[in-house]
Amino acid sequence: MPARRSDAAANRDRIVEAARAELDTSDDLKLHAVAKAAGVGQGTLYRHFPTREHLLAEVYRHEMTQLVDAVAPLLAEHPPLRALTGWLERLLGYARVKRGVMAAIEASAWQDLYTDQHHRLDEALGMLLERGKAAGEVREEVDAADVILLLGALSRVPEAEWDARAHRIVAVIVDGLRPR
Amino acid sequence: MPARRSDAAANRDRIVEAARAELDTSDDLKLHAVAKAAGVGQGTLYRHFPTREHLLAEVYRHEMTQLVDAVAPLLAEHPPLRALTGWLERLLGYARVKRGVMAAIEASAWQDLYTDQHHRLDEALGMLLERGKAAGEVREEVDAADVILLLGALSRVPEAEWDARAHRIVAVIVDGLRPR
DNA sequence: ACCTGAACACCGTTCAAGT
DNA sequence: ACCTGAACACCGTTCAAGT
Repeated sequence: MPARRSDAAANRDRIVEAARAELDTSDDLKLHAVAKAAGVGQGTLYRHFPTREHLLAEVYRHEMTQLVDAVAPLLAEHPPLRALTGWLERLLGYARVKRGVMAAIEASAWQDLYTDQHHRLDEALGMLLERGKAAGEVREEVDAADVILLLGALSRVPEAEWDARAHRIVAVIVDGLRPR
Repeated sequence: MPARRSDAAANRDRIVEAARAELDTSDDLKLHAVAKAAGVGQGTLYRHFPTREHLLAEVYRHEMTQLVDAVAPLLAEHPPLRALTGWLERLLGYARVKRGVMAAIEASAWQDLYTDQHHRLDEALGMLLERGKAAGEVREEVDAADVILLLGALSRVPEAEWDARAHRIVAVIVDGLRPR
């Protein structure tokens, strides 16, 4: 609503872009470096992103949104557990290219503050699980947080082993979700 | 085996003791604080423990050893998957009191350098899995590293939810290890 | 309103000087 | 041989001063 916010918005974008570029190469974000790369003062970074997680959430919002939006179509076309598998395969695909996506998902698990991102992820996974329960394919007790915590294992899979180990881990999780 | 090492050994013990005390209350170790609490200079800490992981490994060696040593008796008395479950229950018991035990296990997963600790944990878990495979109770592809990575989920379970969620997560892992 | 960047705090790590 | 602790480096965070 106010007039002079275009410069602020531009700064914000440049910060996110710088952070994205940084994460493509170095795994962990140094805030000083991001500010410098974005050509802004550190205070500006803090003004836009009070915590590192806020920044990470913004960087991966796009990927997250795509993941969340992929749920409904999958559920429409497949039985629940198959939909879950398909969704996780998509997650693995993203994560193979951008390991940071897993970091973002892990951040969801820590956060007390339910960011929009986390909330939507939690809801999307929750929906998959609910449908699975209704179909008798998923055990009653589990919730989305359980799955998110288990998926955290993926963020510690060494790059070199990714393809084999990540799929194996997902297979164990999915089969473990089944009722006994 | 030279003469003057009793003071060094005493220092080492005091460092470990101070670290243990610190971990009982504060989750993350500040090396400066540990050195101060132990009454030694920072250099002394580094002399004895070149990395933080070396220190953690020493702090939890006792618990780790007990865990590892518990495997053989369990395997003698139970079918493999039941032995694995029993072993994990024991792990949950330790971890409930000392959350840091999980951190130590997680450290195993990162480390490239195979410490004794890690090696023994890996072997113990590997043995449980091998027996399980031989009995047809565990799927062939999984290895100890998979399980260690999955167990890492436990170190991110909030204290308040521990009892319910930790057991649920372990149940999912164990069932997921079964062949389909 | 928004920005800058010096400054502070914190903490891991090193190393010259001591015994 | 072993120890001390000042000093350095690094990085997250704040804030007085600017526009």
